[in-house]
Amino acid sequence: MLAVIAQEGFAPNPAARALVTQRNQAIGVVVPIAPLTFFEDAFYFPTLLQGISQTTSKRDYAMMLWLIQSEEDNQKFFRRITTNRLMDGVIVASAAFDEPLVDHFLETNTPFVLVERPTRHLDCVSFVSVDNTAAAYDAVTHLIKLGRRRIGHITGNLHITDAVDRVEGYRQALGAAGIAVDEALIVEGNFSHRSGYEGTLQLLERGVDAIFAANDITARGVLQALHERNIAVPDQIALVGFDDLPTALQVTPKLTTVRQPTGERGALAASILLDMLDGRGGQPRQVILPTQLVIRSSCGAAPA
Amino acid sequence: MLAVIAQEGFAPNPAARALVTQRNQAIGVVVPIAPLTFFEDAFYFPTLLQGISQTTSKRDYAMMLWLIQSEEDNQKFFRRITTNRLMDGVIVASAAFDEPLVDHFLETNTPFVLVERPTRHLDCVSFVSVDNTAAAYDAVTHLIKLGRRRIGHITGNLHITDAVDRVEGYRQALGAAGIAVDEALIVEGNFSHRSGYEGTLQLLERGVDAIFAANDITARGVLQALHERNIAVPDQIALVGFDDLPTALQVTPKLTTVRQPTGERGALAASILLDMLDGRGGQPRQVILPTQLVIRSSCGAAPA
DNA sequence: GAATCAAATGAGAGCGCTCCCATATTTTCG
DNA sequence: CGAAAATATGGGAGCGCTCTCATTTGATTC
Repeated sequence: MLAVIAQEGFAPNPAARALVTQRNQAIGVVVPIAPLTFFEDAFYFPTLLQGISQTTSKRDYAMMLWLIQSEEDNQKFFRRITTNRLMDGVIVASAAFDEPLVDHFLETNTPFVLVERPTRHLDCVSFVSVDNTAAAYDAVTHLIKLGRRRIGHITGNLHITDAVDRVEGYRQALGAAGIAVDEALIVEGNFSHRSGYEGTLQLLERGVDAIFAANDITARGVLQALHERNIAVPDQIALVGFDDLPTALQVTPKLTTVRQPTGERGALAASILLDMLDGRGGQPRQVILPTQLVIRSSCGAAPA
Repeated sequence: MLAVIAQEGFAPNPAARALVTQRNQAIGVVVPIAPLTFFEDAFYFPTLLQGISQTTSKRDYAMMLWLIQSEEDNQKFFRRITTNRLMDGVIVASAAFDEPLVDHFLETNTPFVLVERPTRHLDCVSFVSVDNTAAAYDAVTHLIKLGRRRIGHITGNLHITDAVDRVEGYRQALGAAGIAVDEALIVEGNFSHRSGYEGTLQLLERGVDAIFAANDITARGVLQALHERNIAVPDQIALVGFDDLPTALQVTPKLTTVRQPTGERGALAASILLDMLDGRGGQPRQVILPTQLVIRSSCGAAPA
């Protein structure tokens, strides 16, 4: 009998099923779009989405995308998830760490996973991130080993823990090498090309022999500023980026950078969320994925 | 009574409603991910998605994203839309023009809108595109007016009409200026940086004084190849791109390029689809959005 | 004020499923 | 071989809505 059903190609009506099970077999992905990175570092998001999509597709879930561009969008999304229960759970991508959504989710008991390390509610939140601190530490240590001493850092958007953690790794690396941190060499940026360009101009005034950029887009901005001033990379100033975007290979010199597994980050976040939904949840899961320093030319050390 | 309901903040259960109305208030966005542009020219997709999202949010629809990476994904998606009727309609983004999905949608009477000009079924398909031919015509004509005669073209992925139409515009512009088309100056690419780089190497052998690249990513590849060989842009070779990505401003010299309204493209596609769903459809709608040639430095004509 | 019509209200069926319980069938073991 | 257990099958009830039809209420007209 069951065999017959299967052979007839019977497909249950999802609406009817949802009505009785209270489950929609759908998750939401929310992107508070304010971070302009969504557009500029447009590689990160498609890759993340692709990772999430891999998991949801495999496990027969649908993925709803919510790009929050205004407070109104925010309200609407919130209705959908809380009142309507349109989605069984949600993945929050690239949220500032004071993101109010997180509080709402906790209050309303909505299953969710962050793709950022949060700073609050650490005991009850699941997330997957990469080891930004260690990655930044390695990157900066690499520069130090190559003999650089005045290393500048252009940060990412400091409302996002990824960026904050990278600054921390930078500080630790200097500390470990016995180099005093010169606060003037830390320039606040926002993951954009422009902040790389302008940050570089500031750092040049203060004198540096290397720059660690918070991401590759920023690094491209650095590179442009240096090229325009005929400053040789890496001879005069060495450069390290973060992300290993395709673009890292498309500039001269090729960027030394930190590769992070963005696709896996998304895929894993989705896995964790779906496990929660399937009751296999249990404790909140907090995953830190490893990164890898990819050594190319911009740091001054050709790969072995 | 109605007023009371409204004030109580009553929210109907979407599953129950869907069960009886056969409508889900959700549309799908399908991206056959094969075109590697999804990752490399990652600006286009986020922007398109944002446009779609604007419309769906305004009209209280949900947006489901389907990234098709394998034949299996394709099957699954197809079940969801056809058998399950999980979505009321779908937007097909950046499909090759022989995309089999289109036939399926027509057979199963599924409402859909393309974000590409299709080559078949022109009488019964709604789509929104930009005037690629006119845009390419203008771009190339601009180069001709600046005195260039041997203008090379590195094409996009020729399975996508955007790319084919740009070639057509290129040909027409030469024809209109009385310049014979030299087929050797048309190099097939695929919208990637690499194809710009390698295409340039070929064009250099054949001798050109200008290059029209199918998009800005390709143009960046061109630029890198020329820089490496110390060929001055625009003095020796002029360059025009397409898309007006943020990256167009982040290279030296700044790219002259064609700006296309990608966000509107998505927003409009969504509007058309939702109109169809709301019964305001009627005839298929086919919209060609205008583009704009943005003159910067890479073509050799500084803006007025 | 009675008759007519429009609008508001109420009751009930049904959308297609899952879940529970009752009955029927098969299997297992003493 | 018969009793007990395991499994399979069948028959509701109910999820929360919309839609239709019948009824009631209110407004309108002569």
